[in-house]
Amino acid sequence: MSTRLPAARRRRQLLDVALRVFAERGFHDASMNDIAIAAGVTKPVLYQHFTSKRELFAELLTDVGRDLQEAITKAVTAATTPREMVELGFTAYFSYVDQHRDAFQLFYGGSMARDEEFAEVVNQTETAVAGLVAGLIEIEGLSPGQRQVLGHGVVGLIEGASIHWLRSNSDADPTTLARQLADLAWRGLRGVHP
Amino acid sequence: MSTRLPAARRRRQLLDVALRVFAERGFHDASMNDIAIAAGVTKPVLYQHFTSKRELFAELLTDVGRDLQEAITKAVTAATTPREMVELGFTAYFSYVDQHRDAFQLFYGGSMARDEEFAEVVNQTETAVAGLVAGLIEIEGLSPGQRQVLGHGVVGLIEGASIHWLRSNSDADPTTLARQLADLAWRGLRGVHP
DNA sequence: ACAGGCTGTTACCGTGAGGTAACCCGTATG
DNA sequence: CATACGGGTTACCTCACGGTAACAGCCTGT
Repeated sequence: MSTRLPAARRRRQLLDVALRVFAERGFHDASMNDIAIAAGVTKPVLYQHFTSKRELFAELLTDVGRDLQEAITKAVTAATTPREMVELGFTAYFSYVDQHRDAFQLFYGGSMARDEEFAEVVNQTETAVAGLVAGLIEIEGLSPGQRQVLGHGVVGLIEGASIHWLRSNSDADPTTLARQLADLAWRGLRGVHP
Repeated sequence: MSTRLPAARRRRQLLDVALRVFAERGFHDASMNDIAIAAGVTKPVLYQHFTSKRELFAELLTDVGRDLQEAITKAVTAATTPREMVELGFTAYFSYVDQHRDAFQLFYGGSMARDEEFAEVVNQTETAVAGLVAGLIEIEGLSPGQRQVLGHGVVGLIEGASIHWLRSNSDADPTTLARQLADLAWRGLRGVHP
């Protein structure tokens, strides 16, 4: 049943499978055994590649955070105006969610809200994106702290919409939704007054 | 050490303590023993009042959901214009978060994202609030599904801002933040076009 | 005064999960 | 042909946690 694999390939496969299983069941409810079995292998093989469950999860989490952040920043640098930044950023985010659902579920899927180490990774990514947004607010008279809170709000805006969009299995066009959310955020950000 | 209490009072105390402990450690990382000890009592006492850990958590969750939803709907009914609805709704939400931090942490502290029963409770509340917001969108040419996604987005907006506000221990004035977020949402919602 | 019913406690069980030691076997190499 | 190495398995340990008997003291009603 289990084809023997060279270490490098096995490691990659385990990461892929672990992402899927963690996304499906969450950190606590997915056991190392589950992951091993899902990969057509036994538990000790997992421990030949990862020293602990937490380490495995942390590696997946940081990978996802890096990819997501990179996708957004890459998209945003192609913009020439602030308005376009919002549009492209939102589209990139939504597109990432659409194409890497497991990764997104891992990221938002709780379990790490009360875990310092994991929360830190997610928070770092969210803060980076929120910082991008905060930089777009052209209103004067706002403190940096206020800008940052608003930035996190906008990040929450996409997250909330994404989560609902995935959960309700909506057949709505992702790019249209991204554009509408970008509209909302852009107009909204210009409407704030101190 | 432990003062004997009549059943009703003990039950209330256990609920209060459990809320605090669950909010601090999350569902999985808080054990029934932890809760019992925190209440100055031993484990079987907990089981005299609640048949299982899940049942205890579920009761807390539904209570919080009901209270939060009630606070918002109550505040909103006092409004005379849509614009005022947004303002009052946001203020009520933020005020609830400010005054019931443990409850809010319980609600958004993850742990139940991958648990059908718990997720259902949270989702029900969020959907109700999202529905209120969706009803405020005056733009023509949007499908109900699109309105609902945007509504969930706005709910995410407050959630994201609230979470960051709590985490960063910001000394920013909650009512000012609520007003700014309401500005953002209101102007944003009028800026969406199909 | 004493019986019954609450409110508690001590001590335990079963289970499942993270993690590990010891062994197995196909294959490439001399 | 022997041997060493790398990939995999079986079987186990430990421990924490949910949950449960069985028992113990106080307080009340008659």
